[in-house]
Amino acid sequence: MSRPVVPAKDVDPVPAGIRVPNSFRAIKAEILKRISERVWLPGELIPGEEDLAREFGCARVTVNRALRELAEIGLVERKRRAGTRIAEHPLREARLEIPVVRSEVEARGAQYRFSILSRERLEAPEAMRARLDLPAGTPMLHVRCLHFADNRPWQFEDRWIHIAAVPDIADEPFERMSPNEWLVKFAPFSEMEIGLSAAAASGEEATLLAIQPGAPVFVFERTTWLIDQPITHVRMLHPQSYRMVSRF
Amino acid sequence: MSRPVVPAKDVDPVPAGIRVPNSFRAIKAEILKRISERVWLPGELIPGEEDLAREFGCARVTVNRALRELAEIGLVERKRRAGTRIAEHPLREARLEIPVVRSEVEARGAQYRFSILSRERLEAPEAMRARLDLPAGTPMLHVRCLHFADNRPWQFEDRWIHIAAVPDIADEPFERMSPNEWLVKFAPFSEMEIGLSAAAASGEEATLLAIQPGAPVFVFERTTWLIDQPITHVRMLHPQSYRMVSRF
DNA sequence: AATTACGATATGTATGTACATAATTGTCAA
DNA sequence: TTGACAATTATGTACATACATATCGTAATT
Repeated sequence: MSRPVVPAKDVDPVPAGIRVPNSFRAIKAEILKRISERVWLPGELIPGEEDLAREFGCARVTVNRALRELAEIGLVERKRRAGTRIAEHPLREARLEIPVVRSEVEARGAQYRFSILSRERLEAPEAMRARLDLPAGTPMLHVRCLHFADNRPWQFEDRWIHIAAVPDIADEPFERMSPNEWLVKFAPFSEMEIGLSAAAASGEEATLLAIQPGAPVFVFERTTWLIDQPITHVRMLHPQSYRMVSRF
Repeated sequence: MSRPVVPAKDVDPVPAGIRVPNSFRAIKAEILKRISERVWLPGELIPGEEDLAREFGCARVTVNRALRELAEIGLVERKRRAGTRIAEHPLREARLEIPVVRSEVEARGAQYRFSILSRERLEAPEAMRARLDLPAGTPMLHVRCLHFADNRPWQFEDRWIHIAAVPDIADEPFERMSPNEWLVKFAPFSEMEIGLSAAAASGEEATLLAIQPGAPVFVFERTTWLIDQPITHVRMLHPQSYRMVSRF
């Protein structure tokens, strides 16, 4: 009955009182194994922390941590009085790395360069006001910027910045640092919303990206807030060759 | 100096020895606050767990948990002997919800329906073998499926399933449940890789999705594993109107 | 000077214990 | 029958303590 949790070559039970380092990982692995071998089926209630701790010869807190981390990635579901059960629909979310354009380009061994197309101080247009929940007449900075990889257009960035949220940016000419990098460096944010879609390039967009009008583009939009003050909204267009990947 | 961490209305210091429930959340929040208020700048080394524990009047383990969770979302970076520092490029990843087609459609108040276009048992083709790291001749199930929202094409799904990893699927006719739902329900996975891109619809794809050939489509690819056994690879095509959103 | 060994240090994790909290179940009364 | 409330129970979290482990700086060795 007692099934010890020593990492690899568990031959005999762990004597009670001996501390096995990393045992919470071993427990995670063991539970994962039981799920994969269908010892425990989706939807099934598994033994309580107390029982598992006894079975694995460890403290309840250790089992707790293992289960908590499994719950974080969605493999099990836990409820207080009800216990822990294997998730019916395991793993519902992926982590997506938010790239910094320059690093992304350089990571591919390409030469990075950017060019500011326009930079204007304007009152927030209707659509942006609505999206960011700002009052009429709020001063904003509108920047359009083209990023290159080895002198080929990589990304067209169309950005609106809420000046009051990052006053220092008002005087920034973006000569050496792109708005992207500047904001990443100086404007921390706590919340973000991203949108991903495909679209057909407009005439202007096609010209900028050196593709045919109507050709598919990958659209990545992002809005960020600090606490609840909007900072910036950006729409980034990539030619279709672009691909965003996330593994975990 | 001593700055108590009581959740909301902390007026006076927490007497040592009093246990503040959820204090690790409060500590997380306080550290977040210090980052956003630029008390601690990106790249800066922050005080050690021991010191913070003393300052916050709690146990080191509690600070540890707060910092560990902040490290998980990329806001701070930790190294053993070196201590904890504020990340230079804070918040680099977003959580992306992986949708279940049916729920996604129904969540928009639309009628869901799907249709199996083809279902064949084949040996893994070269590209799939390479991608999933399977030996030649591995039996796989190839399923093509069209999902509808209110009878309009919503998603074209092209899926390869590693039969040995989910033997039960061999006899599944997918009459009532789509492959998507079936796998979500019966084939838990622990790892996944996703790819997002834009593409031009091929002739066949255009016909299926009822759009013009060459029109932009949003491509969502996903490969899943359980431990290190590949389960399935799927390529999902959406007409350009599709938009994937994530807020956090 | 380059290499190795070692001690110091900050984080990482395990344990036993105690109490907190949410959710279910049972109980009693209206 | 039903609604309010208390008891129960599994998970959630805190704490003190102890040991584990990675890594940095420094001293000893080559």
